[in-house]
Amino acid sequence: MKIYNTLTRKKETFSPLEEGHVQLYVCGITSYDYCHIGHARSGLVFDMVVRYLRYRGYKVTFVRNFTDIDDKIIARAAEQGVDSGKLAERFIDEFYTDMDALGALRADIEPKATEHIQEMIELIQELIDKGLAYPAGGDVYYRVGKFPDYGMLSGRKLEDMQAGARVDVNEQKEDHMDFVLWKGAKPGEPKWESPWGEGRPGWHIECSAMSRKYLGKNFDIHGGGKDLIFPHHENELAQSVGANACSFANLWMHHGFVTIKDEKMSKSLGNFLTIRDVLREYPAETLRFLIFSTQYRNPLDFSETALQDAQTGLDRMYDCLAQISRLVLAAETGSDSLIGQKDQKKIQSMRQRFEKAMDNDFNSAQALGHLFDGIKVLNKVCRMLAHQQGSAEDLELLKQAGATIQELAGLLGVLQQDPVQYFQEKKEALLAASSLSEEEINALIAERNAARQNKDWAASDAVRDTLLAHNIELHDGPDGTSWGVKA
RNA sequence: GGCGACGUAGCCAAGCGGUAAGGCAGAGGUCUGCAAAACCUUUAUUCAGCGGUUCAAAUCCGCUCGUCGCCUCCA
Repeated sequence: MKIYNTLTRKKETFSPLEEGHVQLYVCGITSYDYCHIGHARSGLVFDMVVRYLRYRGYKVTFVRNFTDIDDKIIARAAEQGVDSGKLAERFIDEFYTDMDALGALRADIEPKATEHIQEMIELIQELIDKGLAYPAGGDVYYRVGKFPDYGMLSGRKLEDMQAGARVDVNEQKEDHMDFVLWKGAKPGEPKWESPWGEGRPGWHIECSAMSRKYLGKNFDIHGGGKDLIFPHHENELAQSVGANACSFANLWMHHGFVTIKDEKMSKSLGNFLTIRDVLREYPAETLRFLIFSTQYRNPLDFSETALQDAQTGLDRMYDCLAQISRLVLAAETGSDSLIGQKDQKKIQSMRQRFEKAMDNDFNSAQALGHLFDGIKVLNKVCRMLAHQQGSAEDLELLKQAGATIQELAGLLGVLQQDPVQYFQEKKEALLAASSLSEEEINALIAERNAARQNKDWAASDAVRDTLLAHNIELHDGPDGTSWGVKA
């Protein structure tokens, strides 16, 4: 497997420190508001990473933290006149609601910053003892100039940053680039006891402390969004390497942003959609499908059209599976195989091609492409077998192909419903929103069929138009007329 | 100003030195009384532009243009 490493700026062959066991730390949310689509991407990307690594036979220890104490939380709580701890807790619950709705697996360990204050204090003390940090006026700062590798992750030099720096003037810092490890408490703010007085941890220290506690000083993969590279991950790296005097995460994975009209979706721009905004209009599976139709490092432009395209594509996949399951149940078998060698090969190589794509830095877009490629062949085969008897082996191949597609798509968390049921439920949901009942529709169809018997095409078409006006589409097939609701 | 990423058909998106996957939309066909739906087939001599390296470049190098991101909280 190859994974792109932000630290080295290239794809590297992945091999965990401990044979067969991957240790993964991902930066989770700061819990003060509902999650938006960007958080969904983050959650889903690492959900896929974990699922795929496990599929590949690795044991995965997946840690994802919650930042439940922070300036933004305090500010929001003050705004709303609620306790900051309660606010943080509430939005952690909301996070779970959303991630569960998206079908994302939970992390194995989900540490909260406020439950690891002691570990952070110890780490800060170590840094002070090593001369890498200094207390000043109730705060403690990291002495960036003492860490020669500062900037190695984000690829920037201290001098360059200072030149155009937009950092707030802080008289207590020895250097403008120094960052805070511990913040002295102002009146009324949440606080904890520490050797430097009452206060709370800075943002970056929690990840250094918690990753060390749960995964050790040196572990395999550290992940998050691209916006965390600087300063968050750069600072984490400085803290951990500084304190532990050994490598920190061997590989850094950063996913791209969700954009709207090519601009980053963010709170400050106000152009964000929450996960629940989207889930009100579209199934979670559709959102997942959309997110995985772009490789995780590239930007993903979010739009209504993109969502609809994803929905159409997903329906097409389900339709193929539904055809297969109907055929497998109903078809009679003969002795001659109808599936050509080339098609057989395409079908059978699906898994291998999917794996190759995923092995290449989790290229889910290409992996889905291979699945569609297989579906095209399977559709052709289904059509053939619907008209002529194929061999028992033909049906077995179809059945296995359907199961394989569902298994592989499951690594992306899509295509997990029973296909026949999927369309049935969809139909019911749409019908519920329609102005006609099933009985009325059936009565109208009977009426039209009578007209068709009499070759009264005008009357027949009038009924069809009436139904269409209510979003009901008729499908005339060899076995009679069925109907569906137009989406 | 510093650093970085990206620019592939109408739209989305793979491609990582060997001659352009896939999806959506479009066009033709099968089916149909006609349709619709579904399915099948098809759609880039060319990868922002210009140079260079190479037997061979969308892929490597340089420059130009454009878009975006980070440098401040951010997934």
